[in-house]
Amino acid sequence: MDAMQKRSSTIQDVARRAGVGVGTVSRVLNDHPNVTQATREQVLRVIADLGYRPKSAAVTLRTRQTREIGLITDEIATTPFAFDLIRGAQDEAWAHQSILVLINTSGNLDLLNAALDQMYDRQVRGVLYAAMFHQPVNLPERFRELPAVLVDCYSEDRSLPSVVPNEIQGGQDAVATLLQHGHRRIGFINYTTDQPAVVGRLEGYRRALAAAGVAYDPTLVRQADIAPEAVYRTTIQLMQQPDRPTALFCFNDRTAMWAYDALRDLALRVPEEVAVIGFDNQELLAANLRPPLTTMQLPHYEMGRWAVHHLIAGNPQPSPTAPQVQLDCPLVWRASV
Amino acid sequence: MDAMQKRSSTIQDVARRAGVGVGTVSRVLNDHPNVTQATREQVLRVIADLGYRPKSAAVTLRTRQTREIGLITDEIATTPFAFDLIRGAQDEAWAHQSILVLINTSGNLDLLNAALDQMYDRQVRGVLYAAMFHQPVNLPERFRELPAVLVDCYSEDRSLPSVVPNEIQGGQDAVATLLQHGHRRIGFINYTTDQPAVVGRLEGYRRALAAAGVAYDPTLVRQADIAPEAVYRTTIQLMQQPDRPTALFCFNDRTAMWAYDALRDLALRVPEEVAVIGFDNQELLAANLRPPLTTMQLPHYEMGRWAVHHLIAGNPQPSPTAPQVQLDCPLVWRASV
DNA sequence: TTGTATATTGGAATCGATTCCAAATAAAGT
DNA sequence: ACTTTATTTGGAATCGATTCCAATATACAA
Repeated sequence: MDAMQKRSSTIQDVARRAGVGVGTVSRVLNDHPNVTQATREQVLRVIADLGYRPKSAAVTLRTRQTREIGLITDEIATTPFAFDLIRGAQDEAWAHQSILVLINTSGNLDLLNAALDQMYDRQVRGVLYAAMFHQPVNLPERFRELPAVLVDCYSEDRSLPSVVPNEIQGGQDAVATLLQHGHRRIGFINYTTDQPAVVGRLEGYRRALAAAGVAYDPTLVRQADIAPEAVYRTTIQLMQQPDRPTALFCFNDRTAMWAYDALRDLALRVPEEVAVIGFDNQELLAANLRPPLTTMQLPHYEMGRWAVHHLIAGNPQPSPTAPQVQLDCPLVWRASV
Repeated sequence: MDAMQKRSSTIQDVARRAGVGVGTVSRVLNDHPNVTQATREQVLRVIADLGYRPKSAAVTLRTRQTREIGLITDEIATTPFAFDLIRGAQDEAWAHQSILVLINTSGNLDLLNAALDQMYDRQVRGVLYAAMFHQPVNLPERFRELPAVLVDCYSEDRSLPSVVPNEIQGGQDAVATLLQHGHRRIGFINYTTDQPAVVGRLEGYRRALAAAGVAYDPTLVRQADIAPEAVYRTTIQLMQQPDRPTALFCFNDRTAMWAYDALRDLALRVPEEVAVIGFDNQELLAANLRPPLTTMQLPHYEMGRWAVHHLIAGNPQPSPTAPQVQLDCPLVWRASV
């Protein structure tokens, strides 16, 4: 508690104790040239003695720039991906001596505006805006007043830089993997909306088949809500049709989980009788299913890194040509194929 | 981009345009008394015109205090709980006009120390330290140099305030629920370590039985690693013994998921023939199993709130009598009981 | 040795807020 | 009308860093 109240030392204290001017101390602090080795060491010694650390408020006030990056999340809360994204962003920020400041807006527009105010007041280097799943977003105009990068989403007009998963590549690689294992009739349980993941993965499915010279059979492609019974029923139907598929590409890991249930009830063994591949790599599910699920990983960690990197190195400005990056979804091998 | 470079206005600008002194502006900004209604309105008008906002760096420098709270997480990454905790902390921080600054240390001690340096430099109001599951932790001495609150963990010597789930209550309520539904032979698949969750939930199990006047039968209590096959086999054994249990209390939701598998293979229907209750309420699992799993929720959101609240309102100081709070785990009703 | 170019150094000014004190105004009391 | 007392106000000092400029020290050349 003593430690807690003790007024911490300032650059003045250091200068006085070291018998030099504040300018000199500042110079050693910031690795400027034109300081003799002797004085540098002397100053460093005093700094260590005093346990002196520059206060970031003072630095910011004077230099007009912080070492903070804002991360605004929209209800990302509910998805377990969140943390990979945060970790990626943090690791990259850390590499630039920066730190993350977090605000979750819970999809509330007032909160979003308040969040922007905060970021503005704090003079952050820039902000990331992360959505809970790959989607177009409509953001307030004020987003253009700060350097910003969108993660797992993109602005309708493409005027802000964004980084999203490469859904097509993901779908294509997933299906290509099944093809490589000899499967020719590959069922696809897709989701019903028209979000990028849905259309992208379907496109990937088609491309993979085309590349392997396998004809596209519409009866193998189904759409189901992401709900236990819907997927269960869809799977049963899909597998009971004549010339049933020998492999299943599922829109996501949850879908795969319910498909597993259906397959089990049909007494079809995974992977012996039916191979299954998922999408998302939600560890909690994929790694814990029986058998563990082979799946495509969403590049959340990498998206977080890329976004921060671009923010710091790319000096992003809103413009019609803002980069729109897609990052690949790698395959995660488990036991279901 | 114009907006992006424009030097934002200062309190001086406001004072000049409003024809008052900076002191007056500061007074209206901070709701101090002794400002006539007329000048107050005049100043407010200019502030709105200019879109003026005080820069937090300047405020911090002068007042020596920020509106930031540090959140240091230890590898919490991998658990989907993380975000509830963060949300709780953020909501409470927000209510005090404060914001969260996040650092994940990935269990790395150097990073932890660096994180503390950062927090110190930034003069945060205090820090939360959150572990990835309820456990004792051994933290560097430096933690005592800042107000700190531990979340989902506690220091061995109990000298830092902490907030953790009430494992005993959780276990007790879980089992009491089963008892209320008429079950008398209740199996318990526990985990093998001696972490608080394991001993606490077992204690809760015993207390619930005792309260209901049901004898404790050691053959109903098993320990299994949290691994698919281990739980699967344990469940099979447990259910095949003479006078099999009619209900199952599982250490956590993952355990329950694998127990489901075993029950299905034994052709025992949930909940008709066997009731199942889990623990943790990992939405992704519990809500998506078939049938959806009734479970005890870990109070991550509330722990986050409590921790921030205590940090701000409780003025925590390290002391032998630091509060050690346990928060209840509420029951989440689904369909497995 | 002396003059010139170069490398170090000290310290005042600055960033943008808050706070305190003295001065100016208004209100109250006789 | 004239103190006395209470409210409002302006503005200088301050927080703790960086930066720039002038001053000093040192190196180099003739």
